[in-house]
Amino acid sequence: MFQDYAIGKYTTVPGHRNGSVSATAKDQSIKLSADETIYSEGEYALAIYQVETGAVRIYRLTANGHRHILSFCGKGEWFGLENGKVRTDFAEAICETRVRPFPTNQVAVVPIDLLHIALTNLAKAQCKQLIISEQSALKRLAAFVQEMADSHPEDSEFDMMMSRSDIADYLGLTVETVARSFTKLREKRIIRLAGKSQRIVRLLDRDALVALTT
Amino acid sequence: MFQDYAIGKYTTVPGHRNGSVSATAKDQSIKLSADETIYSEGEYALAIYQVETGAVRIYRLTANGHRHILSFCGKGEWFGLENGKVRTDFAEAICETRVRPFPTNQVAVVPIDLLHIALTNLAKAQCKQLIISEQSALKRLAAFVQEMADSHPEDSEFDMMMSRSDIADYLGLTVETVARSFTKLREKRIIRLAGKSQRIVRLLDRDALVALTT
DNA sequence: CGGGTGCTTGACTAGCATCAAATGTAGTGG
DNA sequence: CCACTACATTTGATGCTAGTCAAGCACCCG
Repeated sequence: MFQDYAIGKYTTVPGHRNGSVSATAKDQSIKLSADETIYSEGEYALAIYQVETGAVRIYRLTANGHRHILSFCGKGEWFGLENGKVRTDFAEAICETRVRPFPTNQVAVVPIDLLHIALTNLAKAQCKQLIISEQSALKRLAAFVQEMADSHPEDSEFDMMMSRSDIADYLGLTVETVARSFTKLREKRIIRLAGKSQRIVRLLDRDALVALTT
Repeated sequence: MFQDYAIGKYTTVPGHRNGSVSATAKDQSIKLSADETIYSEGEYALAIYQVETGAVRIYRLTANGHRHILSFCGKGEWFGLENGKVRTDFAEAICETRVRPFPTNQVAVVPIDLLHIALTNLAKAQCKQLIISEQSALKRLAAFVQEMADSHPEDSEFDMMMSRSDIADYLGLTVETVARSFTKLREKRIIRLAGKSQRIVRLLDRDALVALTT
């Protein structure tokens, strides 16, 4: 909503934060193997990250020890932007992943639009609220599969990467319920599963899938 | 995380959005009665708002016609910041409310920290995810009551303003379950309810309340 | 007084969590 | 090549919780 306003009508407000961060030439991308942690709760937030390849899970641990996955970040998505100095969540690579860090305390070379990143993440979080407040487990999983499919628009078949337990902690369900809902989707001929851990999805009937989510 | 960096180390990036919006002297606060709508889905987003008195509900309607309340905004909180030109949600006054609009297309007089607003709303949305992914209805309601109590730190008794059905649509429960959970909290001597619609809460045992949420 | 609204309570049922076991796949060592 | 382990997924059986439908209550207002 502010993109068009701000670009071109830029006015300097002395002493006021400009809302951008810098990318210096020496920034390198970081290579991570599966389940490697990028940052943890309580650490100082010194950088934000963009996913180059692979996928990342952002999660929190509740007081009773349960893990809640706030979001999955795929290629091109940004994470690690917080409104305090200290991390409130964890970030881990789901599979072999490359992320690019952007330190937050350097002089600008390439300006980064922090507001846009924040608003995109806000929209993602709001969308996820609608998904996890769906009443039935099948609807939630259908919405999740649709979300995954949308992030692979070119492929009729894609690898979800994440385990059943990741999906369960993302949707607020148990592993067993997720597995049962996957077999329901298989039985309804909406998807076909492949791969050693059944994480490769081929979408057979997109219309039936979206019909489920309504 | 960027507050300290940006303020004082401000560097101008020509042609780049500065992430601030203006407050002009002629902006007036708007007075609304209960259930009056402030904006609707599909409208052009021309302003952001700050609550002066009262409370506001932000919600979306799903394809199957269900209302999901994304957030409640109390005194001092900001809403209406979107990342597109068009509203994706509805905003309504819950009770008698005064909000102050800040048009997004004017020259700056008082700078507004949009990034901070966006990150605060993001943190709120993430916190709510943890609440509504709590397994039991009693835990969700306990977390909600705690949230409401935290927003009235000085008062031992406060008016929630919103109806049971508002709370239900916020927590992803039904009205009946919300009512039943309230009576459980009453029976456990954790809260006392008053007022014609039982919307005034006196917190009797805060420790027991937080014990429920863990 | 009658109707409307919002909250509460009751009876019943569907669906998810839980505990438990089976299946399938990959890797290791005999 | 086959037995054995390790791991993730799937399936099965059971109980409990929250949704559903229905009724009752309290309050307000015409």
